[in-house]
Amino acid sequence: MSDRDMKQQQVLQALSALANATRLEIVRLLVPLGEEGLAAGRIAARLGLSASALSFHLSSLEQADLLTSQRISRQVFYRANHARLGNVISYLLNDCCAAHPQIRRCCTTAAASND
Amino acid sequence: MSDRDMKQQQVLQALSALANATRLEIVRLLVPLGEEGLAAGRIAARLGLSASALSFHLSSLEQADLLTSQRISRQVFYRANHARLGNVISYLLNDCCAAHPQIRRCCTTAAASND
DNA sequence: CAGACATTTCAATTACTCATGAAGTGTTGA
DNA sequence: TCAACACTTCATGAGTAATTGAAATGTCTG
Repeated sequence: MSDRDMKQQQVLQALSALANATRLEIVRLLVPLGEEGLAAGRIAARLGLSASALSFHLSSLEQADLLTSQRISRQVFYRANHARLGNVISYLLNDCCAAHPQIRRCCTTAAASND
Repeated sequence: MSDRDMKQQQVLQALSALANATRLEIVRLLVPLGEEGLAAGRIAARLGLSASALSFHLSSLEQADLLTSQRISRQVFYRANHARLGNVISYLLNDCCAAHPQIRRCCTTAAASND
């Protein structure tokens, strides 16, 4: 498997993980918390999810390397993997979209001009 | 439905569309062609897809507003919707990831620093 | 060690996605 | 108008994703 295919494979897994309302919310919640992270139970409470539903989605995100987890006593803290998120966005912009000027413009201006 | 939810809904549909190797290839192929676009048959030949398989994926991308189509006599030309692609990337970067510095860095440097 | 707590795993069900080939639609040229 | 062309739609089936509740795992406290 070529380097490029491997990279694409990882990006596809990340996109699949992000292509779900619940998981996108999880990422939105965790990104601003940075290294602090948040315990699974807290995430579940914040988003109104059952423990097992949450666990299902967290593992999907962790498999895609978009989150990391760390057990601290009874709780498991989850953190966003900012580097990986950056990679995914960068792939879309640079590899997939060839850094097309019109597409790139959206990401360099603070608020994207829509439609 | 709030403005924000509608936007997220559209982004989710776009992410679902992009989270597939075949469809990502289609986008990669069409982005650099710009307004010129490419006839469905040509896309199929380029990517080695059956007509019906291609049509299935094209309609998924068109539903997500990532492509536009135009019939010209017998052929149907497909073009990438650069504005929408930019919106999606921008959403990931700005709305979802709160323009986190570490994530943003990946998109402002030409080649993203990986891992 | 027993019980509570925090989370994950499992099993069963339902729903969706994708591939395939056959049939259908619209368009052109003989 | 008939046949070929360029696509799309439909029907079927296989595989994968998501939801639910119950059981299992690991951890702390009394």
